[in-house]
Amino acid sequence: MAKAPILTPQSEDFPRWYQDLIQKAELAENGPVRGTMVIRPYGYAIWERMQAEMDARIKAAGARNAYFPLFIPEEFLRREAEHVEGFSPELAVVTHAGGRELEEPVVVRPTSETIINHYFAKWIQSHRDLPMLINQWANVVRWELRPRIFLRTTEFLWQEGHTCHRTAIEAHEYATRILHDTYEDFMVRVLAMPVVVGRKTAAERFAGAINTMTCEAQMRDLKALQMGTSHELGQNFSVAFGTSFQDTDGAERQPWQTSWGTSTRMMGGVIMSHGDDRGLRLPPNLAPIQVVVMAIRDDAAVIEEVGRIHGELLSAGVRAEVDVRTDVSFGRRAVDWELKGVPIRLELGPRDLASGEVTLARRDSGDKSPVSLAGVAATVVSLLAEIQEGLHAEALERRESTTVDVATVPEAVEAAAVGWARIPWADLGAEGESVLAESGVTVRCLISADGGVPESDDEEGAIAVVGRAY
RNA sequence: CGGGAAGUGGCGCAGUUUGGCAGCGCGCUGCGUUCGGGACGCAGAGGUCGGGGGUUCAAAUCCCCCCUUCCCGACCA
Repeated sequence: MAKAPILTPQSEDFPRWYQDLIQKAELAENGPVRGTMVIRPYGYAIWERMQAEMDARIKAAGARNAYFPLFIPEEFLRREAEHVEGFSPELAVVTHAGGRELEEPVVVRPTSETIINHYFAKWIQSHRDLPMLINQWANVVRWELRPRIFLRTTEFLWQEGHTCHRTAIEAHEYATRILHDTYEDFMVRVLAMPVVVGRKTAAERFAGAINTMTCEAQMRDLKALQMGTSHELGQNFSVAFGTSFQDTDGAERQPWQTSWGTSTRMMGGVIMSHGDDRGLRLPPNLAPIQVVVMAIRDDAAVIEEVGRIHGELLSAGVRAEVDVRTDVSFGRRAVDWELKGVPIRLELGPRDLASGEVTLARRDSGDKSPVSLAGVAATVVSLLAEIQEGLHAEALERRESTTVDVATVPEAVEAAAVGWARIPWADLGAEGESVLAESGVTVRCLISADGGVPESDDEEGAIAVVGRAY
């Protein structure tokens, strides 16, 4: 008799599947205040892996971590006209504190451009102070009308980079470097998520930026998810906050700035890119637990060998755990590890021990086969690399096979109902963009004819990638 | 913020139409038997029925207000 499915099948109700998975894999749950979330230990372990990998790349790009306050004077937000206009609707404002009404309300940061510029203005005097490359890991608050756990929560965790450069070109190059070397590299190599890297249209641009670039990923329901953005801020904030430096020629100039961010939204991206009806499927480079070694029976020799394999894996640099909870049925434990997306499970019982083998179960394909106990660590290490590559290839294949080239707006709408579409920007334009919007379709980004990132809003030959999005 | 649906032990739900002892499955605790794909038996614990107010002899059930969640739209990492 078939048991009830563990999760609502994706084909039946994708949003429900997403909710079920997050709950059953013990990733997170909703907080008591609408739009807030509790990230549970296993979910947080995944986030910590993201942080570790991202942080290393951010530092490799020369930025250093710092921390700026949660509370920002309301007046700071107002200094940059577009910025305040863009963020006003989602600001949380503190009007009472210390038992009385505040004379000057403070806002809970929705992003930190303003407060960081307040300090950039103090810290930067000379071209010798540039570039100034700052990153911070923090929580931010944007009051959301329609929250969705990980994807759109009122409070979320992220990293936000803020930099100042002597010239526009340097700022442009740095924003582009972060986009590719930090973000795209992380998403592809760690998250196993192929991303379309491009330029946002003016309509989708960050409030206060002169250029917003993005990494867009496709989910299993074929909707798009913006995974990270890198902005060129021009001199908008440095002018508004009086951040200036004396240049080599003695002239006083405003630095050219960038800002860039990735958030806990990426958790949702990983879930919806790779997860299947049995649960999460974590790419090995991300997985906090890459291999779990299970003892099938409460047998001294089995338990001992499980411990030995565990030690061998740890020595080989594999993030491994043991599961010797033999008081819990085997099936229950197997289902749990599958829900949690652990890439490889090694199941060891008396039969394996007798034959000098261990049963290896792959989470990606579901395949199970015996492998020799001798050299099991080497087998696992190479298989982890194979799984990592396989998940990426699968996601790329899905995206390629569901993206079509079209020439007209109606065709784009039709194609975006089931997947993504590419349409020459010259055939779409801002007018076509609004028409798409009526059908819930948006321009995810513009890409150059050669697949690169366009250098301007109206670059010759630019192509718009359109689809439905989260 | 507009439209729709729903809040009942940890999770999923019945009970609400027609007011009258708060139930079921899973999970949880204990003991035993099990253990190679969600184990089984026996014995237990656990709920001011989302919150507040009202009607009534009596409210999970009827009325009013509020909160939360999910789905669909307008805004966003």
